[in-house]
Amino acid sequence: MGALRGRGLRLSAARRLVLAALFAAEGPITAEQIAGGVGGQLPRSDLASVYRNLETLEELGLVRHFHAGHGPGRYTPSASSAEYVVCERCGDVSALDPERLDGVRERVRADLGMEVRFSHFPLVGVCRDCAG
Amino acid sequence: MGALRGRGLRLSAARRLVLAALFAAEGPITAEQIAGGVGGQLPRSDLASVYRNLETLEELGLVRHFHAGHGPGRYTPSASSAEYVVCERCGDVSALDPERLDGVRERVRADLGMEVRFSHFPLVGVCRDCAG
DNA sequence: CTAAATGCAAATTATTTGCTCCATC
DNA sequence: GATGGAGCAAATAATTTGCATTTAG
Repeated sequence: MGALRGRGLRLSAARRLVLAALFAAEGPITAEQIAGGVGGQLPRSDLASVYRNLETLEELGLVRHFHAGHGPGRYTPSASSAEYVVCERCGDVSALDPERLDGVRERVRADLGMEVRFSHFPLVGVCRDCAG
Repeated sequence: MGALRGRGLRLSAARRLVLAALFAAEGPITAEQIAGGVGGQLPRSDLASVYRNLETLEELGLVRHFHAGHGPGRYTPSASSAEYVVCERCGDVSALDPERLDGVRERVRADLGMEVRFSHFPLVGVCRDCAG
C-alpha cells in the first residue's frame, strides 16, 4: 500500500480486489479467474482493468506471472517467492521452495555461464508420478 | 517424405515450402516469417495453412517449436536436435548442443525427481555478456 | 477418382488500447 | 478539484476453424 502511494498511485477498489483474489486463491490464477471473482467468492470485475492492474502491480514488484504452457498467464503475489514446476503430462503445477533449485541454478551457471531464472518460464518436464 | 506418405498424408507444394523455409532459415523462425517467404527468399504462402502444416509436421516429429518469451512461437526442423537458451535482457536466442544440458537435467532429476525438458520452454536467464 | 490439403474468411483466445466518466487523495 | 483509475468498447496479436475448391497419389 505504501508502495502504491509512494508513486502517486491509488489503492482503488478494483486494485484491492485483484490483490484479494491473488491472496484468496490456492495457487497461481489467470486474469480471467480474477475478473470472474475466483469462482464467485469475490465480486467480479472488468477484465481489461484486471490486466492493467496486474501490470502495475507487477512493475511495483507485488505480483509475478509465469506461463505453465500454452494458454493464459498465471499470476501470484510475489510475496510467495515460490518457483513453479509444471508436468507436461498431467498438467500439474506445483510450487517449490526456491532453495530447492539452487543446485540447478549453480549447475547452469557452471556449465553455461548464465544466471537462469525459472520465474517466468518454469521448469517443465515429466513429474515423478507420471514417469513412474 | 516417407514419414508423410506412410500415413496417407501428401507432400504438397505448400508443405514442401514450409520445410524449405525451416531449412533455409538461419535459426528458429515464426509461422509469419514462413508465410512471408523468409523475407522474400521463397514464395509467400497462406498463414493458416502454414500453421496447419507446422502442426502436422510436428505430430510427425519433423518439426519442433518453442517459446522465446511473449510473442509468436519459433519453429525449427527437429533434425537439428539443438536446445535453446534465451537471454531475457538482450533477447538473444542461441542454440546449444543438447549434451551441454545433460548435467543440468541430471541435477533436476536428482533434486526433484523430474525429467526436465527444455525443448518447449527454453532456459531463460541473463547471459554471460549481459551479466558481465 | 477420391481423400487430403489449399486458400480465403471468419471465429477464438489472450491481451492491449482509447476514451469518457468516476472516485481517490 | 486535479488526476489516476474504472469500465466499456474496440483494436491487436497469435492461432484455429469452416468450407468450397483444388490437387496429389
